[in-house]
Amino acid sequence: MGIREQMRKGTTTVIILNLLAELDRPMYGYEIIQELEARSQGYFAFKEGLIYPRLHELERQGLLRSEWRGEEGSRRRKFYTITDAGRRRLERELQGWRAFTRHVNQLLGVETGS
Amino acid sequence: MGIREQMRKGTTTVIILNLLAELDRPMYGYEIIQELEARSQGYFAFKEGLIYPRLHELERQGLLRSEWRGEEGSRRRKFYTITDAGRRRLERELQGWRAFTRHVNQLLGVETGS
DNA sequence: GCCAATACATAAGATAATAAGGTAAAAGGG
DNA sequence: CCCTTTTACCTTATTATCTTATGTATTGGC
Repeated sequence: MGIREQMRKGTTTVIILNLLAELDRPMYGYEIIQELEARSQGYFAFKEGLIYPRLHELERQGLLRSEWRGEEGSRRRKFYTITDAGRRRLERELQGWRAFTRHVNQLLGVETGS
Repeated sequence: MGIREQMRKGTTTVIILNLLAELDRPMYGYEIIQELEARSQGYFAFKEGLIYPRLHELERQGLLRSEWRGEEGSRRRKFYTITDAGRRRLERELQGWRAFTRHVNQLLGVETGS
């Protein structure tokens, strides 16, 4: 596991919540994976083994709500919607991310705007 | 383990290498711990269980060199010096850190200077 | 003399990523 | 129509790094 894979730990939750809040519509797992893959432009891989368990965990915590949709027992897709708790959590996570990078940058002597 | 502890994973190496390169003198483990604790102003904890094994690993990789110093078999301190390979690795790690934050910020829609 | 701080070390447990596998339906090309 | 690829869901084993806890020994202050 490279540094990129190590450093990204803990960021998946805020990235998923942010996407669902930004697009503000129900999205299914595979769609989330494709969208994040496209947005990260090949930098991050969003493998199924990463996203699906994470979605389950976020739902378990009440940050997402899920609903199966499918036309007459055929193609089944599980749509996820961010909850109010999820939006509050997103705000906290965004603050946490900014604080984290600020402190690491400070330790590294990297110039930051703040 | 909170988000802070998860997110910091993978950052310890670059932080240690950066400190030894910046101060540009041999430092012993306990000293590194105290210095990083002070610099992080309580945000990060640099526990012994985190730093000592990491120093051993960095030395094993040839990024640090160590030397026991002590006045006539009394207080023993293990001093670490960054190697040339360590400095090169530091540069790569710093670039890796900047790329990582840039890509996460992009996914999160956070404004950045670059 | 005793307790706190210094200084090293390791082991057990938690967490979140990767890698690798499985099932099944739809879509596209020949 | 068949076959392969893509879509769409899922889970388990492995790996890496962190936290917590523990152990040993020296030094310094009261």
